[in-house]
Amino acid sequence: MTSRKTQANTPIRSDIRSVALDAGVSVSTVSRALNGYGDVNPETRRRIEQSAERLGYQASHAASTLRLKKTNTVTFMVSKPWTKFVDPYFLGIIDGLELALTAQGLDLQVTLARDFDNELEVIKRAVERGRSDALIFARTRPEDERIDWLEKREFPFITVGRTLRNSHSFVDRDQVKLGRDAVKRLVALGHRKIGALTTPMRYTYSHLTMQGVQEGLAAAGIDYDPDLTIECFLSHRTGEEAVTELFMRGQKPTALICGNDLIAISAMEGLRRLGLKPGEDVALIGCDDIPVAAHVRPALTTFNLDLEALGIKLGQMMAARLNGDTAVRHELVPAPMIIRQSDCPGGEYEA
Amino acid sequence: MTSRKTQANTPIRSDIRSVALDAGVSVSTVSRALNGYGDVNPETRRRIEQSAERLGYQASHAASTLRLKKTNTVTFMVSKPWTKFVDPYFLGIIDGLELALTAQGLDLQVTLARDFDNELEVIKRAVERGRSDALIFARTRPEDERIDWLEKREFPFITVGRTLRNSHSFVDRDQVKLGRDAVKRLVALGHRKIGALTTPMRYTYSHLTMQGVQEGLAAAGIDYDPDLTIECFLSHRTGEEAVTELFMRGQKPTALICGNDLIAISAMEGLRRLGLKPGEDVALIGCDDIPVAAHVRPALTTFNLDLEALGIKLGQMMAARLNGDTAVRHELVPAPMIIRQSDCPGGEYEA
DNA sequence: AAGAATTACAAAAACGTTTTTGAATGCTTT
DNA sequence: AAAGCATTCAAAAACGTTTTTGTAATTCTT
Repeated sequence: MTSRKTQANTPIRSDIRSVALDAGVSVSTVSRALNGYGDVNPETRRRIEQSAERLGYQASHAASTLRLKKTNTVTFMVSKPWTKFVDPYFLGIIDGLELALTAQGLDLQVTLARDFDNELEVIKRAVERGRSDALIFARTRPEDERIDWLEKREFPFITVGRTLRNSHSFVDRDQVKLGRDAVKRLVALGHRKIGALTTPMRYTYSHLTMQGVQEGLAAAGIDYDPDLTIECFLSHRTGEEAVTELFMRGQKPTALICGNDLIAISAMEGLRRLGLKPGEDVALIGCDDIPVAAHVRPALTTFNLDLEALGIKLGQMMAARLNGDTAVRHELVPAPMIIRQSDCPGGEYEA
Repeated sequence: MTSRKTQANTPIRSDIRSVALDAGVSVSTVSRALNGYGDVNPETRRRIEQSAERLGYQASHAASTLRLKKTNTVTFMVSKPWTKFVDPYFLGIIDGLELALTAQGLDLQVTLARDFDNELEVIKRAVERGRSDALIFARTRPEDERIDWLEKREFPFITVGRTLRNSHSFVDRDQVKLGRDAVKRLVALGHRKIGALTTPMRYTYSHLTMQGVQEGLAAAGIDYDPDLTIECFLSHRTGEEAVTELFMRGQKPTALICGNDLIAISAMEGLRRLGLKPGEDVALIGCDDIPVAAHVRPALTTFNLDLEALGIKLGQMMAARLNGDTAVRHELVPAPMIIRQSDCPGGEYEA
């Protein structure tokens, strides 16, 4: 039927046999020498290493995986939408992750889930084909079928973000504190009518942030008004639309807590369109501190997250896990507030 | 010596033997059935497919790679600096690439080069360990050792971007036309003193853009003044510093062509710091149309690039290549100008 | 009805490693 | 000098596929 055409040119790779031949020694000795076993003469080992070096020999990954039943590879799955708006997120994590894994002799493999429904399928394929020893993924949801499947399958994994269950290891930002801090800051500046433009509620972190916001409001003795909250999406003009919607409802918040910086920046547009000055008439706090946050006008007050540090932690946890650490570990990393202009610390507000 | 600890739990994967057993048939028949060969009874095939499905069987990637000497995998290498500033670039390409490769039954594997000198090493490792059949990478340089190595090794690859040699297949944006277009636009708006804040000159595309800029100037009868050009880097405040430097030289350009949007946006900061109004006193044109380009003030006039389309083209070329297409192919994709405010079409300028 | 051709499957070899087992060599001990 | 012990290496088996080769059983020829 399909019978894929055979490949034109197969590049030449030298195998262990050619090294053995070159060094005048048996195949098994080459293997033991190169893998650092004890019972091989130092002189022989040196000769073998030279041969290997000269021939550009590297053990075939496929062959050693087959034999060892271990790939020494960890897969990181990035999920849609990944482009345009949430970029720094994934690449930042990957950055630290790769660093930590490489230090432990592990390879990182990145795979993509094209769309939402695709995610589980991608995971199944990866696991069933045995291309890696463990999995890492983000964008966790309160009820997450990916986790159910992996747990049943007893396949090692760590998530970035929590679920309702949390029977698994994860790394996450302290979203609740972040929400509380945002409110605390705004309240201290005199705001009482505080709106929220959230990230999609299908993700756990959105819930946690709102939990923090509500805790913050409660601590300040302010009643939480659900009508002041609008759910946004990870797309372009979402903040703008949300602001319009909010004011059409007759709500007049003096401050907005935004689920991410893009929402905040496009909310600024929306405010201007309504004849309001962002940062003066309405305070804004974003989240994530994306590169341009400092460059927009007014410069965005937001929460930073050291993605690389998070990635490193992730990598270390995973390395430990693959070395036999069976404990379930939960790590929260802090998200410090970066104060700029958009929360208008100098402004005057009605109560 | 190192003797890595043995893994705690190896998840259960079903192999071809268990499928054969379950279907009451031999191993070889299972393989032929699942790979779509002709000589297997339709009824038997159905039974086998059911067994495979029920057992969640997927052929071990390692084993089939070993046997086939083909991984059906293409590696995309992303190079530093990848975070923060140039993100959409890589993920956008990957997006389209994955789409095209998957459609052809190929897997995409993403790997990272931690730093500049690391790139060749990463390539060597990937190739020598035989983890993929072909390679794709960007950020080409006029003289690129990666290409030398790969060509000598006869390992299939395609680049995003050109070199001086171009004996290999590539996909690239039409940088020269882009440079010309930027100048043409500014000249049409009355500018004659046009500066350039370039991306790092170690990359080929920077040279090509400048070539276009010079062609554009020549076409308008304007002498090119090298003193109006400053090389920037892919980091944070680079545009700001460049603007300062430019004016300290005593140069007073009325327009700036910036190598990318981040340079343009931070150049705006620099202009403000000098008491000049970006988009009024000095026109700015960026490049890449990153997500916030539309949101900064003044909204940035820039060049768009359909990264996903570029990725798709890349994937298709690669699939053809792996199916035996040995031709060297060069593909240029257009970069349309997105006109917003920063080139101040309404303004008045001295000649 | 006997041979030829076709169909449907099984057996076995090979891919490149790693690791277990075992054997040869040289050295120490009594 | 015989026995025991290290040291250093080689032979062989195994990992899970795919594909070649082979062979029964069936159908088609005449």
